[in-house]
This record gives sequence, structure tokens and C-alpha cells, in this order.
Amino acid sequence: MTLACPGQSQPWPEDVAAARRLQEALRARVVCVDRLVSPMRIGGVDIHYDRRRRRVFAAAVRLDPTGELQASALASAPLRFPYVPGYLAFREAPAALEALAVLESLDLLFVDGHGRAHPRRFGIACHLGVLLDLPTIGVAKSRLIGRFTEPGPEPGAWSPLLDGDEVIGAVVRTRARTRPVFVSIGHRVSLATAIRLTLAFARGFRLPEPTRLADRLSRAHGG
DNA sequence: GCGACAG
DNA sequence: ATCTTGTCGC
Repeated sequence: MTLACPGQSQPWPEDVAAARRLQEALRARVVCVDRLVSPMRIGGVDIHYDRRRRRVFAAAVRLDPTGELQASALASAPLRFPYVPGYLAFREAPAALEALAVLESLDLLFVDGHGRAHPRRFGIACHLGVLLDLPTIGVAKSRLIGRFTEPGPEPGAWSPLLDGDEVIGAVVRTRARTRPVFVSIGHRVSLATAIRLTLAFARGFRLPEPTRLADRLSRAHGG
């Protein structure tokens, strides 16, 4: 995994206009078909924010296909971009990339947030996927854009997330009697594969195991 | 002008 | 994300 890692002194957009230009430049690099191997090293990354210190804390994990933890990493970085809907990556990616840089190569990465289900089809899952040239899946806990009908009550049920006529993701019931999650392509996976892998790694929980583990580590650390 | 709005 | 009490459920 090679990094174009925005460290403390690397270029990073200063405002929303510059961030938007970067998204529009990078979005063409997103690959929406399956370009992945059978995932043996599955990553998850999650971010928390410390208001007092104005820093973001990231945790990244690597699991084997049985869900066993192989490696983990923690990182933090100063806050360099506010939370603006549609620009989450500019707030969270610097710390996330630092944590991910510590891990060995991944075959797949689950990202806490949307991928293509984004106003410019370039959410944080796409952003990390393109920067790392890694297959990524966006799994968000709530909607950013798009309309949908409620998926059926049984685990595995899903309905398309639509922006006009375009399918930008899927609303997936990973667990009974629990709100669905929003799954979208990050990079180098098809939507069908993203749904299948999300269900496979959720294993009866609402969120995929790598995301849950990263979240737990991140909380235990600074968040 | 008024809502909606990942984390 | 974070702020926050009780409350329901395994």
C-alpha cells in the first residue's frame, strides 16, 4: 500500500472551494467494477474527534477472514478542516491515512461513511480508495443524499439508493429489528460485491466487524 | 427563503 | 463526531 499521505505539512485544501475542485479532479479515478482478490486481509478505519484538543483520532485494524485481529494502529492529527456535509474526507482522512500507513497491505478496506452515495460521487470511501489504490466499501449509518424505500425486515434485504434515476448505493438490512445501513462503492468493487461483503462481514451485527473493532479501539484511545 | 445535511 | 439520563433488552 503506497501512500500519498497528507502529513502535517503536506498540501491540503484550505477551504470548501478548493476541496471541491480536488474532489472533482479525483473522482474520475474511481473504479466501480470488481478489481479485488478474495479478501484475506480486511481493514477497517474509524475516527473520533477531541473537541478540547481540536485533534482527530484514528484507529485502523486488519482482520483475517475469520474475524481475528492481525494488526492495529492508532494515530492522531490536528483538525485542519471543519465538518461540512459532503467534505468529510478533508476532516478525517489525514488521521485515517496515518493510522492505515502503519498496517501492512490490505485486500479490502471498510470505511465509516459513504462512497459513491455522495453529491459528487466522491465520498470518503472513494477518497481513501483512490489515494491508497485499494478496494474500499463505504458503509454509513445514515443518509447523505438519495431516496429509497425501506428494505424488508429480514437480514439480507436491501433496496436501491437513488439519486434521480441513478443507483448510487444500497440500503441494507444487516440485522433484524435494527435500522439499515447505507452501502456504496468506494473503489475497485461493484455495488453487488459491496453488498455481499458487507453482509458477510457484519455477521449478524449492524456494522461490519472491521468497522466495529476500529470504533472500539478508537474510543479506548482518545475519542 | 426554507429544509437537509456522512462524521 | 460530541453533549447527556434514564431506560429497555440480552
